[in-house]
Amino acid sequence: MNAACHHEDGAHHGLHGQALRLALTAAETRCAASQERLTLPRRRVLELLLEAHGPLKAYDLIAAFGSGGEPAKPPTVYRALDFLERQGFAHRIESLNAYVPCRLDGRGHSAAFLICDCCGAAEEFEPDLGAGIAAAAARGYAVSAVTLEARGLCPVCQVG
Amino acid sequence: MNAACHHEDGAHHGLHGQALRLALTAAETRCAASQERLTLPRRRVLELLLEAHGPLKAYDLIAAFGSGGEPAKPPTVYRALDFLERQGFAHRIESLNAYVPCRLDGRGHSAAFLICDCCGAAEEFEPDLGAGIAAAAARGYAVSAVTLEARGLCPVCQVG
DNA sequence: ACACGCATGTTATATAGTAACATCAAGCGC
DNA sequence: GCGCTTGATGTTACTATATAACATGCGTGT
Ligand SMILES: [Zn+2]
Ligand SMILES: [Zn+2]
Ligand SMILES: [Zn+2]
Ligand SMILES: [Zn+2]
Repeated sequence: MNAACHHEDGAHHGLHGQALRLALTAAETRCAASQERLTLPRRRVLELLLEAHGPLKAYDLIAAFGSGGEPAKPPTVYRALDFLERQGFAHRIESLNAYVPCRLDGRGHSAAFLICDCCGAAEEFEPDLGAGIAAAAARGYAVSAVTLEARGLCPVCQVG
Repeated sequence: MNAACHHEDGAHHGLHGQALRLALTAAETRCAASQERLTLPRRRVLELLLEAHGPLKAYDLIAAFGSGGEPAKPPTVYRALDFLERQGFAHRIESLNAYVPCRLDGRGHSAAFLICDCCGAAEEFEPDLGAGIAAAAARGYAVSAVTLEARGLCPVCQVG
């Protein structure tokens, strides 16, 4: 969130209550199905990402980790983030050094975001990578992951 | 460059000698045309990027800055990089925290790279952003910059 | 019980990037 | 020339981001 931004927060609403519980249960289920374990720190980090209204920095997660005020140690959170990314539950937004929960029911898709430079909203979308993949193939590259980040102004922030 | 990589370096060859001088002169010319100044630290950082065989980290540039061994202070290099990016002479590769000189005669184009996870090569290409821009437009976003980074294996590293 | 693989806890450190303020140098009106 | 403005640089100190290394715990199979 840009400090100078005077607009309403255009970012995704955080989940809470029943919706949050449902999302976490769904994650549990998906982990069980793939022989992975959604352990306590992993679940906690995912919960924090789902509750948030926008991208969170690693050190925001570290600070918020404990149910009381106690922070986590950095490796705890970074390991959880690695896991969540591997499983497709979360994405790292490289140009922000920040993390979001996957809004597209994850696993194995490419990450693409529209990021508002004013209010900090980061909207995930399903990119059409046809042309990019073709360019890679033409050069003989075997592509395993693609990230696309478009910066600009969201509809709300264009107005003011 | 991955430490475990045993392949030949697939990265771009660095410029040197006459080719390097030509590239720097071209940059001078382009700056003069747009009322910008390619000052000494800016020119030096661009030279280091052009000479390199692949993406350079900011602190590599800081260490290599002095003609003798003396390093630069971080702000010197970061400011130069900001300038070079603004003018389209260089790009930051977000997923590497590293920088490359523009290989497509820069100014105002989107940055797109194929990055080899094995040997560290980073090849710039001109992306077809039609679909991505359309997705942005459909959501009302006004996009000002797009970065696309595809990770995988270059032709050389697929073989071994 | 025992060994194995994987997750976690803990300490310390490495790497990346910026704030703040002083100084300098060019352009410009006078 | 002189004083002003604007942009670039030098310098110090600091903040933010991320990882190495090693010890500990825990479930699973034998
Ligand atoms: Zn996603
Ligand atoms: Zn916005
Ligand atoms: Zn370029
Ligand atoms: Zn390679």
